[in-house]
Amino acid sequence: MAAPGSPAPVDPAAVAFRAIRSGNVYEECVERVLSAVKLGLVLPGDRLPAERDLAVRLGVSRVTLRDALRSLTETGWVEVRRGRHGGTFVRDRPPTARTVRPGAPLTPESLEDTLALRRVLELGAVELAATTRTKAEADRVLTAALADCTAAGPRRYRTADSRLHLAISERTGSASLAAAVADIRMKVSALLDAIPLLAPNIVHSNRQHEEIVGTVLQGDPGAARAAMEEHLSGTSALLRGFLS
Amino acid sequence: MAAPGSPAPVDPAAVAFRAIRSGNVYEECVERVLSAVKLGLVLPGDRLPAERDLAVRLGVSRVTLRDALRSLTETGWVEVRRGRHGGTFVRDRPPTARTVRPGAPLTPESLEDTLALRRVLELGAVELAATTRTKAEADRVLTAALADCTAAGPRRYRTADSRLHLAISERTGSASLAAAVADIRMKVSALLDAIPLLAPNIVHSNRQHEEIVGTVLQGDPGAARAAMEEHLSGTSALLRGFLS
DNA sequence: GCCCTATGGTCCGGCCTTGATCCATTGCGC
DNA sequence: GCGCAATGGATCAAGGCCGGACCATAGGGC
Repeated sequence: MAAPGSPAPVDPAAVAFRAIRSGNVYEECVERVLSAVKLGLVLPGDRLPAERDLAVRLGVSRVTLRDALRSLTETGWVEVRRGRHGGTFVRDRPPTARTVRPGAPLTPESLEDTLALRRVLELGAVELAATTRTKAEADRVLTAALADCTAAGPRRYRTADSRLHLAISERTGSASLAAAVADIRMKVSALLDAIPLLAPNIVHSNRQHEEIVGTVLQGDPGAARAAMEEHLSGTSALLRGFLS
Repeated sequence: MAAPGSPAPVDPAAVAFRAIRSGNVYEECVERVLSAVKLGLVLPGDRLPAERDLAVRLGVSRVTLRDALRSLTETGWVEVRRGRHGGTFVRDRPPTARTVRPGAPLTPESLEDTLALRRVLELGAVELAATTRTKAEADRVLTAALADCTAAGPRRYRTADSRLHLAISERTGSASLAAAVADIRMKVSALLDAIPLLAPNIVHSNRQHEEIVGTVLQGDPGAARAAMEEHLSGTSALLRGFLS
């Protein structure tokens, strides 16, 4: 610690010399597939890509991927069927027992850190999404995601919500941006798992979703941004309250 | 390729099933240290952290880090001194010979992808930086970076420029955001290396830097964002022109 | 001048990850 | 029913990477 008089021995290179890898390749595989399920990118009953295919996509050996899938099978997230039309399938009833991964201890700083990045990415994404002219196809995807989110009950809500937000970020056409949004949502999603989901919040959230999607489809970046800002501030306040 | 009638078999999980690792740990180490030099986070003559320390920070074994440092020594970026006050030092005259790393082929899509993410991150960062109340210390760092950038000649310009932008992103107080900005600037920096740096551009760029820093210090997020937007559009246009 | 310390230099045993190959299972089309 | 094809299941040798221990070098303090 530096003396109070000369406080910040700020290392400008700290940002470059941060950790390269988060952990094992194996753990990262588990994380990715689990995220795909939790964020609603693959739905219950869906089949994951074949092991050989998925291993290539993740840039990982099949052995390692299989280790990860075995772990997910044992914890009840997926099930495996052999034979011609076999594969790895997302189970209909995900395990309720919280598989507590200790992870990093949650400090107020790290919470604010995460929320700040989320705000920047999602506001930027929704603004860009409202600016970008896309094929009607993309609009249909967005509308469908909104409808699904509105129809979803409490059990499916978080999943449908994530899926809608990711649909927005993918409408920007920037794969890196979409990937960044997915990453930060995985993190936020893990935090949200710790706090209850109340019916009034869902209603409120759905109104905001409609506003967001509406402004995006109309191509009004400013309004879309404002609507998203309000939407995000809700969960931010929620998280600050519950995790303080 | 899908038929034109039913075009986008959009895989919603594509974003989750993307590659986990970019390459070797060794290559990543080279990349990181090289970036720290190229982005001006460590200056010529500076000493890098001791191998044992740096290895821990990067989350990498010392053997692997040493491989990376040896590679950088051989290519002339750093030099190593033994003994009590030894260490790895950034060389004063970086190698001029372009060490061409083939990397991914640059398509217009990947360029737009990168520029879109940069825009979102840097606009978000500058806005947040202008919103955040910080210690006077942070303001001094920012002012110093601006002054250094203004004083820098063509040889040092890109480095000083990056350093200023990173100083802004660090003023947000969000480490993840700063890291994301650093990452995207590494990518953009690699692209900028391919195109010439003209004196008029520097003058123009410096005026914009003054405007940006001024608005940040005044705490005017909207103006800061607008100034940054204009600043970024300049290099974006430059890159689109030269790499088309 | 001697020793202590902070640094780079070297080596080894062991785990993780890979790439490849072959086996086992199941359903579809003939 | 038979064989083919698409899938999961299993195993092995090779290389990457790690953690730790020890050696070599140079400067500072006594």
